[in-house]
Amino acid sequence: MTVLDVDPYARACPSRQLLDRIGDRWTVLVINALEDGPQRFSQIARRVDGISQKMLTQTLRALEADGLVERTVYPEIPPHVEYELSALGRSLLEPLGALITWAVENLGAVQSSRERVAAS
Amino acid sequence: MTVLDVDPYARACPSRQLLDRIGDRWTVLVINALEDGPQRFSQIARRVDGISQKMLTQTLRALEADGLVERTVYPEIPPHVEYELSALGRSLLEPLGALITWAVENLGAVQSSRERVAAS
DNA sequence: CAGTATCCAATCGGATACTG
DNA sequence: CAGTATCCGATTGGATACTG
Repeated sequence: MTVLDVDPYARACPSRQLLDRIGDRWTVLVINALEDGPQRFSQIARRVDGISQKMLTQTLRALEADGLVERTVYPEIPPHVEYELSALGRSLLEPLGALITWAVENLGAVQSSRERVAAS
Repeated sequence: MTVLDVDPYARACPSRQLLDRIGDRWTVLVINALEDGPQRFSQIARRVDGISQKMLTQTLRALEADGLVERTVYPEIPPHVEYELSALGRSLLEPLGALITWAVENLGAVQSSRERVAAS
């Protein structure tokens, strides 16, 4: 199964297909990097700290396959490729933002809970 | 690194810690199973189709460590253990629900995009 | 610049067997 | 009933080298 295939367990809950993508280590960070507008491959790589070339390519391909990101190639030398959120991708920003807001607001509570558990 | 440890890349974006958890194959399904109130281990196992004993245990331990789920042991024979969402866990239901709603509403668009890609 | 190809160590997770 | 322990095949993802 590649990243473009569909998980067999997704049948149990259709939203799994999207949540799996969102849960990818890099997906949300890449979407975040694209919030400000079109970006080149190397720009995204610089913005998303720690991502490898392989994973950036894989993540972008998956987002493109899902129709969340659009890829534009400018036929120049050296190559010039830009990625930007599609309308569908931008529509994801709102619910995703709500979740991230929740995460930021409740991170302290979760962390202190984790510390209590780690200490015991 | 166990499921209870913190990902080194989380530093780049604190919300990663929560998104990683949400992205777990089973986490959202388990939270979903607990929406209706306290459930026993075996009840959750039956509700979450396809989950193994190992992964259910692991998922519940992680949710408990994060303070999202509370575990109550009734000292009986045979053992009786109930899991329920904490107040923090219930507060997650709203933003998570918004994301799932988006996923359900846009699943068609994503799937047809995937099919276009698969066909080419 | 924007990738692709390959190798490989680490992690994940299902199956199975066992226990208080 | 509600777990724990162990094995092991499958998947993940970083590092490295190479290319139009």
